[in-house]
Amino acid sequence: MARKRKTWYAILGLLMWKPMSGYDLKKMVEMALSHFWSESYGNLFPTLGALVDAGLASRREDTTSGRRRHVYTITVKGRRAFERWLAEPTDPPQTRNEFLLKFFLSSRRSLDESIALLEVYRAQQRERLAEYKESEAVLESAARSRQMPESLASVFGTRRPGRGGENELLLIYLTLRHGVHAVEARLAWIDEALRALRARKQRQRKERT
Amino acid sequence: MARKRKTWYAILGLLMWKPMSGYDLKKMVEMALSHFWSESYGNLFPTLGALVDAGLASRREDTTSGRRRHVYTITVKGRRAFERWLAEPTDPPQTRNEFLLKFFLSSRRSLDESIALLEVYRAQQRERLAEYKESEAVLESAARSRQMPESLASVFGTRRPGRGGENELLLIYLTLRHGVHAVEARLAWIDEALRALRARKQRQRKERT
DNA sequence: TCAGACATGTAAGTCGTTACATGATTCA
DNA sequence: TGAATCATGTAACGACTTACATGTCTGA
Repeated sequence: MARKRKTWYAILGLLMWKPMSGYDLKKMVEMALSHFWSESYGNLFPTLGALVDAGLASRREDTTSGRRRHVYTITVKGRRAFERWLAEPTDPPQTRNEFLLKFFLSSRRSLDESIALLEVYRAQQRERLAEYKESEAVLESAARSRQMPESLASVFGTRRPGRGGENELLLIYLTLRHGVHAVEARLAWIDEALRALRARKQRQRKERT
Repeated sequence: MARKRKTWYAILGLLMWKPMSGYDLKKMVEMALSHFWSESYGNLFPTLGALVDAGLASRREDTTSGRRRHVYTITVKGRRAFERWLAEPTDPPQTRNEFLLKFFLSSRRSLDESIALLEVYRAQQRERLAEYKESEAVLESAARSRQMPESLASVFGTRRPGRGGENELLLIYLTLRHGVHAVEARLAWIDEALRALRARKQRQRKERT
C-alpha cells in the first residue's frame, strides 16, 4: 500500500524555496524546522536519489565551486506532487509517548516513583521552555526590525525580502509558538498531576493507620 | 548499539499487573492507554517471543478454556529489566509533526492555504477534545463512586480494588488529562496563528494598493 | 447458523537512525 | 598545519504497520 513518505514531501517542500544540495537541506531543517522536524543524512541522501528516479526532482553537478556538489531542483511533476500532498488530509500525530507510558506503568511500583518521574519531566520541560523563549525573543526582535536573523538568512537566502516575502519569518515564529504552547500545557499538567498524586498519598497514609 | 525496544518494556510493564495473552495485552492497551500508546499484533506477537527467548517472560499453554491460548508471565529477570528501564532517563518525545511541516511549507503557496490548513486542524482538534471530555466524565463519575468502569474492570480484573488499589484509575485519569491539556493548548495556538495570518494578509493587501 | 468476539501468528514493506567511510576546502 | 566546516554517501539495524492467513467458541 502507498505509505507516507513524509521525507519525500518535506524535501519537495523545501525545494520550493530554491534548488539545494543535501547538505543545504539538512541545514535548513536544522535552522528553521528543528522544533518539529528532523532529517538524518542516512534518510536524506537515499530519498534525494528516489526523488530523481521518480522524476520529482532533477540533479545537477555544481562545478562553480571547487567542491563536488549535487544541486537538486524540483520539477514540474514534483511541484504537482507537493501540491497534491498539501491538499491531502493530514493524519493525526502519533500516539506513542514514552514518558506517559513510563508514568502510567510506574504506578505498579509506587506513587513515589510516579511523583519522581513527574519531577524529572518538569525539569526537562522547564529547560525546554527557556530555550524556546530565547528563540522567541530573537524572532520577535527580527520581526520588529523586519530583518531576518543571520542564521536564517544564510539558509533562506534573503536578508531583506520585499513585499511580504518575510512570510517565512512569520511561519517560523508561529511554529515556534506552537512549541511554547505545548510545553506550557505540559507544565500545567505536571502541576495538576503532582497535586493529585500527593493528595492520594496523604489519603492512603491516613487509611493505613 | 542498544536501541529503544519500547514495546519490550510496554509489555513487561503490563505484565506487572497479571499474566496475560497477546490478545489480552492488546485489549489493555486499547482500553487504558490508547491516548498515548498503541501496539499492533504484528509487533506484539514477535516481541512476546523475543521476551521469552531473552528470559524476561515465560509462556505457558492455557488448557483451562477450550481455546488455544498462550499466557505470558513476567519473570524475576523481567521485573528487574522493567525496573531498570523505569529508572533510565526518558528521551524527549519525537520531533516530527506532519501538520506543522505542512503548515510551514504551505507558506510557499499562499497565506490562504496556510489559513485553510489551520481551519481543518481546528475542526479535528475540537472533535478530539469532545471525545476526551466524554471519557473524562466517565472517569470522574467512576472516581466518585470508587468503582472502575466496566470496560476497565474487564481488563484490569478488579472491579472494587481495596486500599488504594484504584491507583490505576487515577493514573488513567491523569494521562487522559495530559491529552486534554495538549489539545486545549493546540486550540489556543490555532486561534493565535489565525489572528496573526489574517493580520498579515490585511497588511499585504494594503501594501499592494 | 452465523456474526462477533476470541486467538495467534507470518511476510513484506516502510521509515528512519546510527555508525561507518571518505575526502576537499577554508581560515585562523 | 590542523580544526571546523563543507560535502556525499553506504551498511546494518531497529521498530513498527499492513495485509494476509487461519482457525475456534459463544450466544442470539
